[in-house]
Amino acid sequence: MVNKKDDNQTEKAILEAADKVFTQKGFAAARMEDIAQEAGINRALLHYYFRSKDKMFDLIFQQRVSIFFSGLGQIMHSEKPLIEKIQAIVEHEITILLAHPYLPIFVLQELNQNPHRMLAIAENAGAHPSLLLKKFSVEVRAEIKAGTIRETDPAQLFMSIMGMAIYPFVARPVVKIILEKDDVGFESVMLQRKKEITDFIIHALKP
Amino acid sequence: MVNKKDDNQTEKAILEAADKVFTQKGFAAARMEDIAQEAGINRALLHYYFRSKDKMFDLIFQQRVSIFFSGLGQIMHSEKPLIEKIQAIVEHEITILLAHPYLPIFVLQELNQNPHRMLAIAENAGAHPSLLLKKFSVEVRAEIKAGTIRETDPAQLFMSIMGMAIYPFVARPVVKIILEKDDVGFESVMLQRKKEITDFIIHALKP
DNA sequence: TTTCAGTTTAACAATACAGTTAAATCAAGT
DNA sequence: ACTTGATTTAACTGTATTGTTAAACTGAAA
Repeated sequence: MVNKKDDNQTEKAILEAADKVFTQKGFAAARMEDIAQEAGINRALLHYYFRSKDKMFDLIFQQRVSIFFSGLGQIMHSEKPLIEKIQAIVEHEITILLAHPYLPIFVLQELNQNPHRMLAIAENAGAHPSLLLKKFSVEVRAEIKAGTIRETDPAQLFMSIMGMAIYPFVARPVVKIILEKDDVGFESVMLQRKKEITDFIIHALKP
Repeated sequence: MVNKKDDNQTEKAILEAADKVFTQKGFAAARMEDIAQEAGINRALLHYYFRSKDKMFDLIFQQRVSIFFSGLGQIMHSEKPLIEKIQAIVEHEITILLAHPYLPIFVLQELNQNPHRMLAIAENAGAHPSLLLKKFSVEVRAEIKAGTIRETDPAQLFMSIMGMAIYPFVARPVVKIILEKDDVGFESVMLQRKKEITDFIIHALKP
């Protein structure tokens, strides 16, 4: 019932190829031919598996977004103390982005072009994204009241955490040039960065 | 010698339109027709002024990149004390990005697709970008030796500064949803953010 | 009035691309 | 051997888009 490759091997190859091409080029610049070549097959078979470019893109995009935000919700809603939670967020984000370096620029670029997609996905995910920040804010304010951290706006703090962790990947080519690193060097800098960011935040929050 | 509009009025209108369309959609998704409509003219006149889409894009892109990095070099090479310099960088970046909110995602997305462009532009700009970091590093290490700031890796610090300032604009649609703000609200949050980031960094660097 | 650059209109050519299809091939299971 | 589904080949349709062109129009300047 199956040919050369076992069962859904081809489908998987296509999805991987589509992911790679869409992620690197974005929807508009991606060509079905590119995806086919990357998957080692031809255009006809692409349409045999996935009807249209749009359908393929929607699939990939949803997957990518969920990877991008995966785990984050879980960590944010966990019952860890604030500092540990921040540390977990930073480590989680950097780990994910080391495995998917082109993920954030892709997702953010496409979201910028179709902001409505964000809402659709958010609803799909169940909880409204602003709830993430709500719980975080309560915890930050509690620590401030308890005197364990300095007076800070929780939203601003949240943006700082995300910015420090994610931005280097978004600006990857610039960073590589300024730091004079190749891909390997970049990765090792990002590994160090996990601890660096956490330390930075801990000191910044000291009363 | 001139028609309805004075001299280079049209050229200016075209450049502004091209900037808007390219910046919002990226090169691949941008249509010459879009640009023409945005400029209030027709496609033919577009080619009358600028031969091709590529030529127009190159112009716009160079302009945008130079805006993105403009002033930064000047500040970095100034003789301000370190903390003031950091403060100046943050204020400068956020001020620029408030005026050009879609700038970073555009530049970074196109750079990710054509990293070689970065080098071309860098050379064009005269100085190698890594020199920016070199001077900064020396200054940071001097302050560390003098005991005025905590032991920190200069490159990591630099990425943190840039990330905190720039990332919210890159992730603008996400930020707006999580913070439940409209465009006006977003801008006011970013205005506050100037001081927030500087304070954050100052505290993080305290020995 | 004539001239001339800027501008519009309305085609056109050339290409690129998405999507479809029919027929042939191939590899495995029956 | 026959069947069946996966895959390729190769063509095709239709449309979007870039780029070009010729002709007409316009309004200011000479």
